[in-house]
Amino acid sequence: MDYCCTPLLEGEIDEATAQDMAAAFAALADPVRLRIVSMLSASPDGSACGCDLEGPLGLSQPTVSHHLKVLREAGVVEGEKRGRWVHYRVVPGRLEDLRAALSTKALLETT
Amino acid sequence: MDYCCTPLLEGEIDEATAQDMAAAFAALADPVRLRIVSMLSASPDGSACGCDLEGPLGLSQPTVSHHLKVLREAGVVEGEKRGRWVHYRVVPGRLEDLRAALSTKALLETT
DNA sequence: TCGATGTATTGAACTATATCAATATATCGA
DNA sequence: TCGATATATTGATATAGTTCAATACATCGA
Repeated sequence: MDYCCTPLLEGEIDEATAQDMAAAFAALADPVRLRIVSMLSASPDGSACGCDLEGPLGLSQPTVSHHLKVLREAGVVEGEKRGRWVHYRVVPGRLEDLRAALSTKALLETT
Repeated sequence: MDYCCTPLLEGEIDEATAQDMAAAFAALADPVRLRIVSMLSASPDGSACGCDLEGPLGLSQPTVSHHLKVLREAGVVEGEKRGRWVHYRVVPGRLEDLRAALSTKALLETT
């Protein structure tokens, strides 16, 4: 075997960590879900119920519910049931954590 | 109609922006690609050729080539051809840009 | 209690993605 | 030139994700 450069294989993330990070980014890797997050963030009180999202997104109620579930399971949003409605909001600090994941030593030490 | 809270719809990102951001995150939403990025970052000179990745990743050459293409098209890595090899490295500043996207006014102003 | 409304789930159709075998292209060394 | 090696592409297959219609569940108001 004939290598083009020095072997690397030191300091990179393991498979399990890669799985975790990928799952988190996958939740944000959809334009509808990004819009939901931004709509929640941009609302006056930082929250909204599903019924407020369907119209602006132009999607059916089950589809919006599906995306909210994906965001919930990824820990990006959380829902609080109040009577008939579920008030969704972005989990405080969660996006900051994802940002931090992009600046771990393993991922950013490029020089 | 009977709304559960004040209408939001001000300040959220538009469809086009959502598409762009989603594409960037989609490139990172895969454990194999995250490992590739970390391996490139962790290597002594910040670069590696495809042949150095196949073994550690345990994937075939075409599969690795496919993932490198996805990362290239997303602007996350870039390749420089040197003879038989293509030296890949993380595009400087690209991950920082993605981090910044997670802290835009529209996405983080939750209060 | 009963109808209306908000939310969640199920099932199906469609699309996108990941993976590999086979093949093609390019470059180096003998 | 010819064989070996690194990379890219094509085609096929399997899996995962998006979307909606239909349905179920929960809660409020009359």
